[in-house]
Amino acid sequence: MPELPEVHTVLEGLQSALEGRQISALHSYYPGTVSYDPALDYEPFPARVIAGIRRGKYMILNLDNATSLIIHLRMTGKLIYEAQPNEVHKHERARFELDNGAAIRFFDLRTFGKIILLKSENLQNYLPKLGAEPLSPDFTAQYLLQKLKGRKAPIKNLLLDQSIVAGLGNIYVCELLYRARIRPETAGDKITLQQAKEMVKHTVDVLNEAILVGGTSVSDYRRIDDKTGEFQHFLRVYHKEICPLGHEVKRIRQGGRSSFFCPLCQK
DNA sequence: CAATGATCCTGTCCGC
DNA sequence: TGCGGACAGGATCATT
Repeated sequence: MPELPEVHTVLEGLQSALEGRQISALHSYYPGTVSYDPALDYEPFPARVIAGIRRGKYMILNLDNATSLIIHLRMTGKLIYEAQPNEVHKHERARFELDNGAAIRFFDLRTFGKIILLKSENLQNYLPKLGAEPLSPDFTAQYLLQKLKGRKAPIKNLLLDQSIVAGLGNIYVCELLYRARIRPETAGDKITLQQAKEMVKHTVDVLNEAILVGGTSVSDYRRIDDKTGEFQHFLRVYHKEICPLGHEVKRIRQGGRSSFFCPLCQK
């Protein structure tokens, strides 16, 4: 599932594929994948990308005509660059055509991914309230503690809340809690300053390590050249039977999702 | 406001 | 071999 490191990797690939190019058209093959800001009363293409920004799991592309694109891959979205694009695939939901005949194809088996075209000035209306970027200086133990104050929900659920920390998903939350030696069921308001510090440190570490190897491919995630990431080889508890110390990993359900943790390593 | 649960979607896997 | 059901889960919406 694309989380921060995967979105980061895809955005980098997207930017290099679009470098010096013009997007000549956007085609949509599935209703609901591409949507348009009603204020967009002009034809947005052709246009050039002048900036690519990641915010949480959202990719934002600013075009040279005051138009922006928001792309969210959700669970199964993939952006794949092809110099000589094939015919439309069963799971292809949209396609960007470039001025050199290449294409960026948006595949999305489960159709939850979104592409939004909007006036750049309206960007804030199309992004939800997002919490701190975990790789920014805003993400501190103090920030986290303040957000967790009075929250009875399990820390696992709270770390998945994008309005608290933007960009974490199921995989990295399981991994960072293992590294921080904290049980996923721990109530938010029971987290100590020391634990908050551990969480911040290990969040930053695990995300940076994953970015270095192009993200985690557990199912559908691919880079823009259709290659897998490599961080799945370094996971310690997610979808594991035993942790690196040889203890049995337990699997529980929290908020409808699987949590993996080691009852011996995590307190 | 906070917490929980349903919903959207389709391919894969498991048990019988 | 085939079938039904569980599962995968990010974000949003409804309910309590």
